[in-house]
Amino acid sequence: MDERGVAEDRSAPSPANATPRRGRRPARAPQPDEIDEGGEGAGAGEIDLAELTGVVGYVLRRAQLAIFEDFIARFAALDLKPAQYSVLLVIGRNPGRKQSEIAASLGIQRPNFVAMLDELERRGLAERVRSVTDRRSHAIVLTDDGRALLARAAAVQAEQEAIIAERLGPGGREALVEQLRRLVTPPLSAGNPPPEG
Amino acid sequence: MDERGVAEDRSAPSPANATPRRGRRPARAPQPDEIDEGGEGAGAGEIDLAELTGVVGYVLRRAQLAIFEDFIARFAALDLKPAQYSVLLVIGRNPGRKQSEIAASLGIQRPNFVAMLDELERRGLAERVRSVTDRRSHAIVLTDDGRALLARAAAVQAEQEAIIAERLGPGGREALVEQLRRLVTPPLSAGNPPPEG
DNA sequence: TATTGTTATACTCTATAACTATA
DNA sequence: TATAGTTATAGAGTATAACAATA
Repeated sequence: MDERGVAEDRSAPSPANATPRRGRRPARAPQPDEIDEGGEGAGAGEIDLAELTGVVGYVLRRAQLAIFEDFIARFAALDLKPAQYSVLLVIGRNPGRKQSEIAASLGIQRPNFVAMLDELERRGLAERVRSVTDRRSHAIVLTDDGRALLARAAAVQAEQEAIIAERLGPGGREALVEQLRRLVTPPLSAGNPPPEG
Repeated sequence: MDERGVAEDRSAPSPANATPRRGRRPARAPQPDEIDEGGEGAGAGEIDLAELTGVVGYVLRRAQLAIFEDFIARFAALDLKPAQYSVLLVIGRNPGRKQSEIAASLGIQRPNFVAMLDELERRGLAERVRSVTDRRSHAIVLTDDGRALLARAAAVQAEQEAIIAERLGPGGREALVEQLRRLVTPPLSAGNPPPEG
């Protein structure tokens, strides 16, 4: 239960407010042969993450992992993972929609959504209902148990949101969400040619 | 080249500024038997993600995926993935440090770091140097090629950072990094008992 | 011919146990 | 006994191709 991705820092004190000391950079590398690290050159104290702590992508990834870790811990009692929660929520808000629509709205590949739904169905939280008008498709709905669990989950989720809001200060949470949305829409890559060509 | 995780929205217009209409919620679910979605009840237009678009964890995950996607595209020419870039950067800033120290600082498991280093070494970007003082350990250094590639990579990375800064407005990028740091340190889970527990 | 759900499959990332060689 | 690097392996998460049933 611990996802990484870019690079994770678990134990390091993380010099967030410490001035990044970029002083001692060895313009030339030590001889790639053998090194006596007993001296003083490199074997000293903490590893310096330097610029990394100011890189949006890096900090973003770390924050996402931290939030998910907390989420998973909070939802352990409900036996729900983040993706499962999002699926329950979307089904709950859009009952009767096609299996493929639910999957697509969450960016889940259709093949991968099959096992997810199987699991939710096995636990009696959701159901596939064969459509009358198009017998290829499945209309997805929550069961009563599914709605009940979703309600409990939403309450737990609200707790996390409250903790986050507290951590970020007045208006901080909303501002963060807004800024993050700006990074998502419109896509960064498209229609954003680099400054000089 | 496309990572997901929670749930991803690729095509949906994403009602970021649209008021989440939470009106028509069917307190009771449709009969779990068969559904005629041809009527009007559920088979209508776009899927409603509703609360999800305001959940920090969800938006955070989506933003992280968006940034990484952009990163990977930008770094395609250099054949560097985010994790590889972070490793090169940390080695560059901390030449001669032990393999396990580099890995730990980035939260990479020691066993998983072996293959990463193998690859960087195979490409002539980094080298393992057997330490004289402790013949168990490897001191990791960048090669000249490694330093050269890192320099190019840092320039590319700076471009992404500039694009992000532009997207987020004056001071927005720095504020975002600061807020994200607050979510990471101290850990959300520890020492944060729920409001009423 | 196109779409829906499905199966099979593969690749990446992450995690743990256990080995080896040193200390 | 403990540590550094390694091997092997297992589990998620995600991606694509192809099939059967239906449109």
